[in-house]
Amino acid sequence: MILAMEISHDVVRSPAMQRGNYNKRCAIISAATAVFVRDGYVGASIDAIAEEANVSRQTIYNQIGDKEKLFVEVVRGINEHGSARLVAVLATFPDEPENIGRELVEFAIRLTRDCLCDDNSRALRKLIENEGSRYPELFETWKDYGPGKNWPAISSRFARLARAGDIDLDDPDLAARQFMALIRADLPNEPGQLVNDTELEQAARNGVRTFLRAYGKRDAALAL
Amino acid sequence: MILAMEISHDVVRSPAMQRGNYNKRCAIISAATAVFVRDGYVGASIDAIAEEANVSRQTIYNQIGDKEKLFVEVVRGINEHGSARLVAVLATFPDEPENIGRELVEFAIRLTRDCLCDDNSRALRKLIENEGSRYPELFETWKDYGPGKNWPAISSRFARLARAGDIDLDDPDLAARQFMALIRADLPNEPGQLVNDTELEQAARNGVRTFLRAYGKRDAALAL
DNA sequence: TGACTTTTGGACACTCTTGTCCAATTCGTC
DNA sequence: GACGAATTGGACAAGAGTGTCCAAAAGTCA
Repeated sequence: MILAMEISHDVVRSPAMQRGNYNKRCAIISAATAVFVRDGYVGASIDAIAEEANVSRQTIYNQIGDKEKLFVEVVRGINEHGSARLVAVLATFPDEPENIGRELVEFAIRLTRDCLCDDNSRALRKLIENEGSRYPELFETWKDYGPGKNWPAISSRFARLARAGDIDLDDPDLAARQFMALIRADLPNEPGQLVNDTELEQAARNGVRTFLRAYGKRDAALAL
Repeated sequence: MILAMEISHDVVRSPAMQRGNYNKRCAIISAATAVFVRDGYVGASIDAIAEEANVSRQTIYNQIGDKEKLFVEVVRGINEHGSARLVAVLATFPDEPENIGRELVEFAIRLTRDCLCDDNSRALRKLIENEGSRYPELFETWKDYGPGKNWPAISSRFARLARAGDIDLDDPDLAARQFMALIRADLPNEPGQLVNDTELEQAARNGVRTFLRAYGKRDAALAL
């Protein structure tokens, strides 16, 4: 995380941005993200990225450097955006719920839509899985951003619910992992497929119902 | 499935096999599997495959044809082996369990080890995810082999357990998906990482415990 | 041994990619 | 408008990959 923040500062203060060509840089990274995700590291060509960004190939080399630097930039971009979104969604976790079932379902919907199903998150998972062996340091950065930073946040939320007596669990970490798994379990997982709102809500409801059957007090699951 | 069986017959009766150079063909496909999995479709070079198979590059072109035919062959190979293993494991699903908790845990361990964690299965998922968009017919074949054929088999097993009164569920398909998800939830999922037996058993136990808390009769989950 | 098939390795043409160089052009700012 | 910086497009060398061709070597079977 310290590393990431340093790099982040580097970017903010880079001469490129100060001189007003920030738009081009953004266009390049955005296009590169799309192409890397579509074709993978080896399959993505600088020419394709340049075309996608409506930019000359030379500009890419001027602005960012070689292909590897471009890739690192792309992964960091997705990481930062994804992490920010997850933090935002986590903030909506029910603190003192009136109807724990309904509130967990709505939380699950937000989590699924904003952090699991959205294109960039899927893209990142794919890139990490594919290129992780080639660039181990990418995998490390991702672990720090994603699971390393965010899982504890999720499970501490569950722990708080348990202390407040809303649910009944002994291992918050395990419960958090299982909650996420149950949420995902009922989603159509074909690559590149859109999930409509009805399916999304149904999947969230199914997952939360089973979660509350296992961990909920009294008849918390019945209302779903 | 019909398509798959036809192709399968085709292979069995191919002149290549009859003439006794079956070993070379196997070596090629086996090596190609390793290389495709390691480097992806674009990243895998015919030369690398030839070297891995201890075979001249020309022999690959003689035996199989171009790169795309080789890839199709590899995917079918993994599909067939993986499907066969899954059928074998499914046959061990508890029919009239004495101790449903323990028997489900053991089933989950077999399922995880033989069908989810093993190298080829992970490899196939990765290949499908990466190249599925480029070769949609691969994805179709996979759906027929995997989820299409096997999910119903799993859920019908759960339905039978429910009819026998061992568990209490209304939607066997949903239960099957959630069972699989819970089994997976607690596995370390870093790419390429081995899972030792202790972790495997613990993960299975955790998953089954939550599953039985949600769907089990009486105190079925307590014994775990 | 001899006929036939397969395998091998090298050479080849072709395409694609990366990264660099450079002159002409455009852009931003004063 | 004028100056400096950024951008563009084209050309280039170097490397890697695919797929083909072919003659020599090795293997197979009667």
